[in-house]
Amino acid sequence: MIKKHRPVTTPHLRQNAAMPSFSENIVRWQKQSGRHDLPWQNTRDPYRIWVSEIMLQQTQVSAVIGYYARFLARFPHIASLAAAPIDDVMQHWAGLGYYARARNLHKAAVTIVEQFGGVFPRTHEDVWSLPGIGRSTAAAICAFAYGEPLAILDGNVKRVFARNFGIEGDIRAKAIEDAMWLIAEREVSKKQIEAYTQGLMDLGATICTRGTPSCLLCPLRDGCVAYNEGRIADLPGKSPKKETPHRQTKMLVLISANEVLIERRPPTGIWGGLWSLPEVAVEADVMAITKAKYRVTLSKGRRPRPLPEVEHGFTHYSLTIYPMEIAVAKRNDHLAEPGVMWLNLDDIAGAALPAPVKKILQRLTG
DNA sequence: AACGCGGGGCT
DNA sequence: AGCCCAGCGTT
Repeated sequence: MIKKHRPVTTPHLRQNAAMPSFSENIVRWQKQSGRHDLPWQNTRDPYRIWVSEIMLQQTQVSAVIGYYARFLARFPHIASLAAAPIDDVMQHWAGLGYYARARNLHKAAVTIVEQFGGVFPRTHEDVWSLPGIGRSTAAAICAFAYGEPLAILDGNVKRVFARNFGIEGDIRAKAIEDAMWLIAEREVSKKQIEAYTQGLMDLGATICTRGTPSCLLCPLRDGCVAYNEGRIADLPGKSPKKETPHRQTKMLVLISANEVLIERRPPTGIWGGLWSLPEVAVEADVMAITKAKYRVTLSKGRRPRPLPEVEHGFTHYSLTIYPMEIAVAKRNDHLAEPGVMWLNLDDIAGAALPAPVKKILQRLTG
């Protein structure tokens, strides 16, 4: 029952033994209302937990579930991941985004085999040292796998902190992040760390959401500064917006019979390590590049044909792709550069290709 | 400290 | 049609 005339409470005034602490509220809520049946829960296997935490970086639960099941079925343990070709790993990551995560996951598996005897490291420091694992991810893994009382700090936690403790400012700024790490360490539960960590994440993902948080269901409501002062919409503070540039590029769609030429992209940069259509500057001479680099013989009398352009939005820029279809009469594969292969048009759906590239090819096949 | 890196859900 | 996210590595 909500009492009338409840005084506005702030966290530092709640050090009363009768009132549950921040962490106690979260632990109780997690046990009663949190999520308990996600595919990576109810296990202490650090490998399974690790894979889930990497997939969940910047990626929502609903998007991860299918990828997680396929990935674990193909790479059931560290050894199988370490032994796998990187192309196989990328194939299982295609469409999930942030492909450096997949490269780092594979690299870390090799490191574990070579430097940790194939056993997932046991300490926060060693876990943190692996590529792709930062402070927060290392803490989450050690909490779920080993029960270690370590603080996490991600986007959801920052939002919960900003509202509950009334923290002003851009939560992406370094100074605010540093301050929040101190709060995270101060508030971390010394017992039932699994429920606390999962509860903190679940609260941010399901209750303390960005747009319209469900404050009436929130276990922190009584002590929440934003709620009690009517500042839900103002916290966390918004970061100054910057305009995203627009870029354009041209892609070659070399068609030979029922196959299309694809090329491995450089390991860094956009879609790093993924197979894709060859990318050239918009002003490039398509015919010249095609003959010189891919060493194909073009069909006589067939000019490059512009295909419908594709728009793709990234966080930091928007991209217009102008695909050019080119009919190939003869391949001369022995003369072509390495890192190139031909993909059957019937295999596009299952191929590890960037989303807009897949769209181009699927339009082509109808 | 700022930037690069994807794709999707939410409003 | 924007906005932002279960971050991390690089510069």
